[in-house]
Amino acid sequence: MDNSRSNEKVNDENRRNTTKGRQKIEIKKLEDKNSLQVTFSKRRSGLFTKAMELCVLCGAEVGIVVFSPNRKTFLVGHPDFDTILNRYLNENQSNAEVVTIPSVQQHNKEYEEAMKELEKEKKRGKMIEEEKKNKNGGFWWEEPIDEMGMEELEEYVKAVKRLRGKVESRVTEMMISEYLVPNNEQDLLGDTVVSGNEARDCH
Amino acid sequence: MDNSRSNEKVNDENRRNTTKGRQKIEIKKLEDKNSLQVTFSKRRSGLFTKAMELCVLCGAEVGIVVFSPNRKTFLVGHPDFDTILNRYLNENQSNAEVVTIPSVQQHNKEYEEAMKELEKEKKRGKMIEEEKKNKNGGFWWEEPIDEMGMEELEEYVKAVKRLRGKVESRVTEMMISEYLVPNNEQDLLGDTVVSGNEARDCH
DNA sequence: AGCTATTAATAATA
DNA sequence: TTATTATTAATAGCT
Repeated sequence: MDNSRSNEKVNDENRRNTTKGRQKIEIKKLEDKNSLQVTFSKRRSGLFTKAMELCVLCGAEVGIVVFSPNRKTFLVGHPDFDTILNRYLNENQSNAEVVTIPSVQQHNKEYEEAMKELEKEKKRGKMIEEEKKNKNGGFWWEEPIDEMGMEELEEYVKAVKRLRGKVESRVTEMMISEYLVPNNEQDLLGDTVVSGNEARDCH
Repeated sequence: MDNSRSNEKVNDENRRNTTKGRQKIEIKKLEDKNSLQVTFSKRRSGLFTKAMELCVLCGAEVGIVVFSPNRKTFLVGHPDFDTILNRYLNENQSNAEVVTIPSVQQHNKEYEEAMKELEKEKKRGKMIEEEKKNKNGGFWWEEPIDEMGMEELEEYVKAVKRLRGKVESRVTEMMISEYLVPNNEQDLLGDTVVSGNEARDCH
C-alpha cells in the first residue's frame, strides 16, 4: 500500500518483511541481559493477565509477588495483594489453631471486621490513584511499588503498616506473651496465650 | 494405522473425529460449575507453569497464592512460597523503617540467619515429600496444602508457625516499639495485649 | 514500543 | 481426572 523508497528496502529478494517469528526456546536462564529484560517484562505482563483471567473466569482469588532480577517488586492480586496475603495468614492461623491455639480463633471475626475497614480505607486511596490511570474499574491491581512517587510510596507504606499492624496484632499478642509473660498470666489474655505455648509444646 | 471396528465409528460421514477445538471465550465468570472446575484446574496449572518459566528464564522470584472457588489454597513459589512471602515482608519492613522505625533494621541480618535455618529445616521435610513425587529436583514447589496427609499437615503447620514466628518477631518489635515507646511503659503487658482489642474498637 | 511467524495454551469434546 | 485436537493466545526474534 505504501511505497517504500528503494533505500529502505535494499534487497527485495533477500529481505522479506517477515521475521523468523516466534521460535521455540529452552526454559533456561537467558544470558543476554537485554532480551532478559524484554522477556521479563512481556512474561510478567502475561502472567498477570493469566492471573486476572483465572480470577474472573473462576471466581478465584490470586495474589502474586514477583521480584525482578533487578530487585524490583511487583504485586498483583484480586482483591488487592494485601487482602490475599492476609487471607493466607489467617488461613494458616486457622490451621495453626487447630493444632495449637484454640483461643485466638474467636478473635478472627473481629479482626476481619477491622481489616475490612482498613482495607477499604487503603483501597479507597489507591482507587483514586488508579482511576487517574484509567485502569479497568479499580478492580484489579498492579503495583510496581518502586515506580510510585515518593508521596504515594509513603502513603502506601503507612497504609500497609497500619493494615499489617492490625492483622498481625494477633501474632503480636502471641509474640509478646511469649517474650514478656514469664510468670504473671492470671487474667487478661495471659492465660489464653499460655495455652498457646502449651499447645505448641504439645505438638 | 489401527483398524477401528465398524461399531466404534458409526457415522464415518457425519462424525469427524475432530472437535470444534478451542473457541474464543469472553473473560467473564463461568456459570457452568463443571467447566469452571475444569478450567480452574487447567488454568491454575498454566499459571504455575508460566510463573516457573519466568523464574527460570529471568532469574526472577515469584510467589503465588491461589484460593480456589472451593476455598482450597494453592501455593507456588521459587524459592518456596514462604521465602518469597518473607522477602516481601522484609522489603516492606525496610521501606517502613525509612518512614518510621530505624532501630529495627539492624536486626534484619540476625533474623535472616534464623530464617534460613528454619527454612532449610522446613524445606528438608518437604524435599523428602517432593522426591517421592519425583518432581524436578525439589527446585519448584506446588503445595496444595489441603491435600497433605494429617501428619505432613501438622509438620507443615509447625514449620510455618516457627518460621513465621521468627519473621514476624521483627514486626512484633515494630509493634511493641510503636505501642510502647511513647512513654506509657506501665501498660507494657496489659495494654499491648489489650491494644489488640482497643485497636479493633477504634479501627 | 510495534510487528509477524510460530509455538504454546486451552475450549470443546470424548 | 486424562487425552485429543482445532483454535485462539502468547510471545521470540526483528525493527
